[in-house]
Amino acid sequence: MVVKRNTWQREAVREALGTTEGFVSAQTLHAHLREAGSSVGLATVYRALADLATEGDADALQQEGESLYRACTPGSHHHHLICRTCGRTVEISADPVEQWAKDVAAANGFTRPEHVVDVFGYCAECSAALIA
Amino acid sequence: MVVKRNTWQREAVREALGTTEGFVSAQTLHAHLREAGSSVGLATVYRALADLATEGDADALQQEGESLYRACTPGSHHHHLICRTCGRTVEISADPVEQWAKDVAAANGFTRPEHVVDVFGYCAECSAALIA
DNA sequence: CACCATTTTGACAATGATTATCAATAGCGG
DNA sequence: CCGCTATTGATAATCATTGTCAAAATGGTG
Repeated sequence: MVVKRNTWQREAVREALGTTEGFVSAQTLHAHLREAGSSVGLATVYRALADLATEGDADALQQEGESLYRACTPGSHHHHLICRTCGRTVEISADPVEQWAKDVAAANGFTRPEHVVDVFGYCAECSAALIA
Repeated sequence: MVVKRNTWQREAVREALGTTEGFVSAQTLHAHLREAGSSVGLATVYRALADLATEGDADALQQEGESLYRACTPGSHHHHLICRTCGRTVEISADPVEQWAKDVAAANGFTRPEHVVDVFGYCAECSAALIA
């Protein structure tokens, strides 16, 4: 892997991810692409998503044994507030937490701290539906 | 499932988990039990761990496609600082984060917030090893 | 534009963790 | 001690993900 090439497949994945609300699994995204008439292969979707995540153009999180991805503003560091029911996602910044993570890591002698911070809940709409 | 029964298998899993440092996968724990002469089945270890996690006697986290478990003080809410290399784990309390999570959820209309907060890094020992 | 070395793709097989199946076993209340 | 029913465990099944490898596509170059 000396040079990285641009292929329509990778763009298709990037775009499909961009037009999707909330998090999607590779399988689901692949299905959507096929339905839309694209002929991308499943393996390619996996590869593209992994690349996007590596480059910081997508966020990844693990839930119930599968990896879910979502497009995100490139380069920015942020976390998510995710609805357990409908999957709606809100990007949130967590400045107080960033500092806290650094401090607590340092206090225990840990270096190069990275953190996983996600908040799950029920969004306003789904909360209402639960009561009804 | 009307009554829950106590079996030596479940106790064995609970104890094996208690005497283990850091997080373990179900597979690994099962292997340890077998080595120790126990004859528990793999499926049972999975079931026991799932139960422990449900009852709040164990913490679970997902890493690289597998679920890792660790015994934890029942009922207490806390998070972890985990070494990427040796798996050493430090329980940390995150009071500032608790409040922040509640606030940010409420600010977006979300109810019943729960959060995933884990900090990964390299512990003092492994940091030193990296330099050498 | 045509050529070529190299990267990517995609169909399919292989892997590996987790879950389902189901007969046999073992708690627990009486 | 009995019987009912939850639980176990060996194995098969499932399912997401990764590896394989020949064929196609890409980007730079002449």
